[in-house]
Order: sequence, then C-alpha cells, then structure tokens
Amino acid sequence: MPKLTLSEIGRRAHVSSATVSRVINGYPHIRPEIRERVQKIIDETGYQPNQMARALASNNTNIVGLFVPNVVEFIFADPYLSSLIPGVSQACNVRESTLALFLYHTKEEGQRQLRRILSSNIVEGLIITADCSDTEFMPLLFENDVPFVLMGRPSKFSDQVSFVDYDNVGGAYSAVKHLLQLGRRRIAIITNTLNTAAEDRTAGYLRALEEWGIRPDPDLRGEGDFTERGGYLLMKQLIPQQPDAVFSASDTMAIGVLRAIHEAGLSVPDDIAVTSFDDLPSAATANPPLTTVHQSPQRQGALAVDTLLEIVKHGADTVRHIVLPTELIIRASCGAVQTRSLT
Amino acid sequence: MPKLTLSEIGRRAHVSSATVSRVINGYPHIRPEIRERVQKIIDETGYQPNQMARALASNNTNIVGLFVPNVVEFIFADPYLSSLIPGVSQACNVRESTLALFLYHTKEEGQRQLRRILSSNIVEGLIITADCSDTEFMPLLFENDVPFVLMGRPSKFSDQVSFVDYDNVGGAYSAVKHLLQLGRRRIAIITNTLNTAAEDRTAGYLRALEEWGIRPDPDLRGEGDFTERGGYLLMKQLIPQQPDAVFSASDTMAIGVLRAIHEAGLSVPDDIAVTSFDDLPSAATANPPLTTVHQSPQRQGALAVDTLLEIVKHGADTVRHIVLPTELIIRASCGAVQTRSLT
DNA sequence: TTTGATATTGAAAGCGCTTACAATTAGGTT
DNA sequence: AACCTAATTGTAAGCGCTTTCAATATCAAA
Repeated sequence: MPKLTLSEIGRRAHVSSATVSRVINGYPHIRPEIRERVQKIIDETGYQPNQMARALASNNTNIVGLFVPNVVEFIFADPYLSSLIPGVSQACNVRESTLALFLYHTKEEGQRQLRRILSSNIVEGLIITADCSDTEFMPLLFENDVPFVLMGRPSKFSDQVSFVDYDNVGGAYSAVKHLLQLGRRRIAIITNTLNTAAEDRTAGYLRALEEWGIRPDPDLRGEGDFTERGGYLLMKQLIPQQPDAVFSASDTMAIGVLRAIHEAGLSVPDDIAVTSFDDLPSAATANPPLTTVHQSPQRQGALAVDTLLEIVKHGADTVRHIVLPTELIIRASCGAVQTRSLT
Repeated sequence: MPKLTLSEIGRRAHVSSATVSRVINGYPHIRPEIRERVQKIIDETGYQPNQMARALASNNTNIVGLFVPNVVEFIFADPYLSSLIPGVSQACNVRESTLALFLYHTKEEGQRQLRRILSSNIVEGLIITADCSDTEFMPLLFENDVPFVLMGRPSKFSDQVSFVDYDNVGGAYSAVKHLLQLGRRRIAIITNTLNTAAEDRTAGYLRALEEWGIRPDPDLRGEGDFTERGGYLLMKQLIPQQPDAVFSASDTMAIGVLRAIHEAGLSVPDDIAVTSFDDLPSAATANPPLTTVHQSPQRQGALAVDTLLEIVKHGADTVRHIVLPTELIIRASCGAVQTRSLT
C-alpha cells in the first residue's frame, strides 16, 4: 500500500494534491461535490497530513511550548505547575495545537536551551513562567521574533510584552480589607523576596491599610524565601510585635505562620487571624483551614494558550495584558466563620 | 540580514550546504580545516538547523510523545504523573529530544487523539501510561509502525510490546515477607480493581504466604477502587475478620486503611501492622508513617525515554522489557521500628 | 451575445534539510 | 607510471506540504 500523502489522496479522488490541501484547510472556493469526494477518501483512509511537512511549507509548526526554567529539583511537588500544565494542555487540545514541555532545573540550562528552542523553529510560540522571565531571558526573547506570553507580570518591559496575570493587588486588598472589617488593626504582612506578585500583593495590603487610615508599621513586615519554614521563621520574629492578624503572601508560608503561632501558645483566629494567597489544596486542610485568595493556574494556563495563539495570528508585535480576577475564600483562619472540626 | 539556513552558512564558509549539513551531523569524512571553518561560522551566527525541515528530510522528528489518556479530572494531584513528567522531561533533555505532552481526560478522547498523533508523524515515538494501553489502544498501536513503550506491564501482548515496569511481584513479596518475619500470620490484602500492577502485587503476596506455608484466607482479601475512601471502606469490612496485618497495594488506599483501623479503636502497628506500596510523599507523613515499597516514577520515566530511543534506533520491531527493582522502606506502621512522634 | 468579475482547479515553485550519486583528489600498490 | 581504494566535496533529487500563478469555467450584467 502506497504511503498516504496528499497526492495519493488526490490520485484516488481524481484531483490534484493542491485541491486536497484546500479541502483539508477549509479553503472556500471548492465545488461541493469535489469537496465531498475528497473528504470521503480522507475519511475512508484515515489520512492525516504530515505535520512536519505542513510546518515546513507553511512556516507554522502548530506547536506551543511551555517553558519552565526553574523546576524544583527532584520533587515535582510544585502545586503551581501541577495545575498549570493540565490547563495549558487542555487549551492546546481545544485549539488543536501540540504542547511541547521544556522543564529545566537551572536558569543557566534554561537559557542555553531557550536559545536553541527559539532559533530552531520548533515552536510557533512560547508560554514562559514568570520570575525567571526578567533580566536573563528578555533579551533573547526580544532578539527572536517568536511570540511569547509570560505567566505573571514581568518587572520590566511590561508594556512591551504580553502576559497573563492575576489581580494580585486586588486579591491582597480584599484579604486585608476582610481582616480590617473583622476589627483587626495590627495586621502583619509576610511576603517572599520580591517578585512582581509579592510586590503587587504588598501594594494591595498597603492600599487597604491606607483606606482605613492606618499607617503601616514597618515592624509588622517580614520578607523571606517562600517555603513553609520561611513563614515559620518570619512569624516567630513577628509575634513579639503583637500583631492581631497576619496577611501571608502565599499559602505555603501561611502554614509555617500557623505553626509558629501555635508554638507560641496562641490561637488562630482568636489571638491572631490569618489570611493568605493562592488557595492551594493544602490551604483547605490546614489547621485551621485558611482564608485565602483563590487563583487558578489551570485557568491562567488555558488563557495563556489562547492569548498566545491570538498573538501568533495577529503578529508577534501584538501585546496583550490579561489580568484575571481573584476571589477571597473565607475559611476559619480569619475568624469570620465558626471553626469546625473536620469530619 | 538574510535568514540563516544551511546554504547561507555554506555561502559564508565557501562550501556547499551539503558539507555544512555533514559538519552539523558529525559525518566523519570532512577535512578538519573545513570542519573548523564551518563550525566557526555556526558558532558565530548561532545558527540552529530548522527542526521541521530536518524532520521532513530525515523522517525523524526528534520529538518524543508522552501520552496519558486518563488524567484525573480537574485536579492534577496525581503523584504518579507529577513524578513521571519531570523524569521523562529530563531524559529528553539529556538525549536532546523534545517532549510533547498529550494529556486527555477520557479514553475516548485519548483514542481519537492517538489516531491523529500516530498518523500525523509528529512524534518519533510514544511513551504510554499503562492501564489504558490494553484493549482499546493496542490495535491502533500495532497498525502504525510508531515505536512505543508502555509504562507498566500490559495485560495482553506483553511479549510483543516494550515496557518499563517495576518488580511488583518482588516488591509485594518483600513487604509481606517482612510482616511474616515480624510474626504476623493473618495478613489481609487490599488491592484496587485488577490491573497488572495489582495482579502482580497480589501474586507477590501469595508467594510470600505460600513460602511460609500459610493458606491464603479468601476472607482476608478486599478489592476496590484505588482511593483513600476505597481503602477505608474495604478495611472496615475486613476488621471483623481479625487480621493482624494488612498489605495494601497502594499508599493512597493504605491511608484509608489507617483511618478505618483508628476508628475501630485499634492501634497500628500493635493490633494491626500495615505495609503498602508506592512510597508516595504522603506515606512518610501518614500517622504512623507507612512501611512501603519504594518506586520512582521519575526513574521509570527516564528509562522509558532511553528505551524508546533505543527502539527508534534499532527498528520498531525491537522489543525491550525493563523491570526495575523496588526497595522496602521500613517505617513505623509495620512495628519493626519504634514509633516516634514527629518533631 | 459580449464582457468583466468571480469561482474553480492544476502546475509548479519552494519551505530548509538530508542523502544518494557522481566527481575529484589523495594515497598507496604493483 | 598505471591503477585501485578511500577520502572529500558538490550537485541535485526529493521529504510532503502550502501557495502563488495562470488557466479555465461560470455567471450576472450590459
């Protein structure tokens, strides 16, 4: 049996390969009878066009790359990625694109590979997890004309690049406002070392305080790495300042915060109320369950694909800024609802 | 600036594009001076060959597909995938292959897409998570001559297809033997509905009993879905049979088993010892920590890539069976070590 | 009926690479 | 010196598709 190609289908349908190509690509001006005849052969044979040939001829690979230059070593327990990847994948399925996954452990390797990825024409566009995007990667990205979308607002060039971000300012604002409405006044904040998300979350915190006419107390601010242990250590230092509430910029750190408060013999939320950000699965099972700002990396990933493909279509100089709304999930840790034991 | 292509590099180095191609591909018979001259231009320009053109000409896409037809809906919390994907990714990086990720929620969609993936020549080989591989996917796989490797032993055709599996029989055997050595005699087994892994783990259980001259008691066997809740429900039914130990075929179910035992007012390991299989992160943090059979999907994924690429090289009819050893991780739940509270 | 626009198709030129194949050269061997 | 083998390079033919371009067919308006 001869290999199935466009011209083979053409031969069987008594048309040229060009016509078959047009049928496949939904070109309008085809006589219905011919379209049907060709389609019938395609269906019967189960013919699928060779993606590589297609890519070469049309200069469009139909492959979307997801580029993650800083995967946590060894364990893949990163809840963000675990949610992001299926989101991106599903959106690719819907748009009939193929997802290529590029995971690297170090920025150095990421950078080396990024160069290769960009200039080997393997992807038609790239989704890039943020942080990493800034100084090191930007120049490379700009040199090439490969469309890309960042996950999260970059610290620089943000008006020249496209990104899909959360409303970190608004989310933090709502979490802190909630604490204020519950009567808390000495609200501490714990953030990880400043990336733009932490920056924006701090901004939201400050805005809420300002709106309530509260002068932010520098002694109520802690900044560290973004592990559970980081949250624990920072909170230990903050407890002597006698905060009556804490806003943690991430759930992971908040778990450490809870531990520090418990160890100090204090109660959450009675002595210190806690709200945080992310709504990871662990937030719901924490003790007490965390009031936190919900975001969905899955949704963010899907939107990134859509945005990217739109950019691909409209030209690489198109710039899109998507800011997703967040939602405050109220659980026990802020004191607004009754603490109940889990059943 | 003209687009960088083989012939452009050739022009600059005063050689033909064929020679440049040979330099890039490490063809032996090239005069060293020419090789150097060409390499210099390549390095200076940062030229990268167009992957698509390469794929078309050489009929080798250099893309490895990871095909997962049954991703858990919505949450990507599957610890197996979370470990498998980075393993596969890293191995692809090492072998300079690109990883294409195909995640689908239902087998129907998986099957539809598999057809497309196979006949569109997008991947040079496929890694397929098992279970799913059996009845529905096998015929499609056989029709096409795309090399593939299954994760886990398939229930049928296992001598005609390549797979990378764990020594489930041996692992289960060691876990049950451990219980026997600790003096347990009424050892229950809890498995999920039979796939080959569960089958093999059951076989290991039976082998250990047989070796000890113990006739397996059918009342000590439970089979269900493979959730925590499944383990819980099965164990509730088994407790009246008064087992002095349980071998659970998965950590997830074992957590449910622990809960059922505690609810019955019994103690682990004093009244009932528990061992299980997988060594998920949750096994170490369970209460008490689970003695379990360690496997590393990360390693399995990496080996799958290596095996696949070997098959690609040696021809699609090559068959490789890789069986990875397992290791019994002894923690508190079997009673062999002192239970300690976590610090 | 003539005419200009539009619909419909096929021929053919690539896309950027690999790879026979042929041509040339170099290096020994009688 | 004639001759054979192996090394070295270029020429050119595709890989399977898209996409101009040109040719023809069709149709409504004049």
